Amino acid sequence: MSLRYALIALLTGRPMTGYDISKSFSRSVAHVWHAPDSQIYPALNRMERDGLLSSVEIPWGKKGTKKEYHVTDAGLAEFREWMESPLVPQWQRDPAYLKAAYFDFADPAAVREQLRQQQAYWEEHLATLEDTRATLADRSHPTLAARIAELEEREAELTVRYKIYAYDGLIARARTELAWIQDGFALLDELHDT
Amino acid sequence: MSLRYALIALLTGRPMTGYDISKSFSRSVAHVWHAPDSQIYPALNRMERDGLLSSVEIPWGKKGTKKEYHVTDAGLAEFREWMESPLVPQWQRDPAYLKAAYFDFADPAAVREQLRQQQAYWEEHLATLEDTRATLADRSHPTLAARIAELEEREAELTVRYKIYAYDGLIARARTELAWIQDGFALLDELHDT
DNA sequence: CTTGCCATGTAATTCGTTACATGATTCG
DNA sequence: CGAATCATGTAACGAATTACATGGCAAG
Repeated sequence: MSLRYALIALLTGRPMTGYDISKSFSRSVAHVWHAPDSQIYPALNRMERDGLLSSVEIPWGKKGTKKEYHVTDAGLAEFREWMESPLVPQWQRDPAYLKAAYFDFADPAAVREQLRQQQAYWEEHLATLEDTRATLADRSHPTLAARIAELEEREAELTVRYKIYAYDGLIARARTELAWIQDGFALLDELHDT
Repeated sequence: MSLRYALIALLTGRPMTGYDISKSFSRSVAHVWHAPDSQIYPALNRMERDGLLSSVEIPWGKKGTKKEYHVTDAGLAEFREWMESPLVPQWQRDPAYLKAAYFDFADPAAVREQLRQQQAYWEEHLATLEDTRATLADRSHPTLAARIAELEEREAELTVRYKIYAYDGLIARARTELAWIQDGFALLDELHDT
């Protein structure tokens, strides 16, 4: 359900085509809510059917057209309603922790290798988050720049600060994961003679 | 897919009925992989059909019976295989961060209320995790006690340490969330005159 | 004229959620 | 004898994954 809100959130910045969305998704909203193309296009269609979005056909090249989606008043209203409604706490569902709890079933070497992979993933992810945070802070992030272009400084400040707040949370989370992985290496060393 | 592995993991400790599982789930595995009853029973049936589990009918009262599930060799093999296979990195998908990035669309009072609810949730969750960690450390946790009863001390030590390791990760994560929520209150205070 | 990007999906399947549904047993 | 707990699901729906599928455009 949150995919809808992620899409509306993105489109409040500026109208976009499905392709634009699937691209900027990976550079912004996907950090908090990932979705593949194959989920985005049908979702846009359903949202248009439900009146949350309207679309304008735009010619593209000689024959092609593309659809630019705009958030409707109804869409914005539904988004605001969701924003103000209580958040249902998410149940944990993380295979990494499930595995960790049963590491004794696996070969220590395999465990070590998995920790290394996790570490590489989180380090890369952390770097991406920090890069993005920097482009938010200096307002060079393209989606953000388009969004705040029409706003007064006071409003722009709020928008930017909240985005940075969200990224600071994601960065803290990534660092926590990395620290936990470090502890994992230390535990392996202790339990299985190096 | 991980539900299967969560169920096998639980059943390696001791054979259980669907009801036992759905109960101990909430006290142990659910901290890393939540699932409701309505997902557990059908999953058990499918896993038995696929040969990962076998079941024994046990009389219960005068008319009733219940099914006790055991992990088969095939089930254990598949579990070990999963344990040693690389972990696919999870995409982020967290409505709390999605909302936070767009807090400027909501009324500050509503935001504050949501932060309070999140704080209450995480504080309670953290307390549960710390309780559980304590019962793991002193080996009084029932599922763990049953699991390590037949093991040598060396093996038991490994089992316990990995469980604690997993919980330490969950606890660190909860603390990170709480710190982020604290920062959220501070940000609200700063941006919207108290 | 070919490569890479722009553009938009469908189809099949599984996973997960929510609500509903039923009955037996044990204990006080 | 009534309440709590034991016991096991089904049905309907929406969300998500994975793989497949197609074709135009721009630039070198």
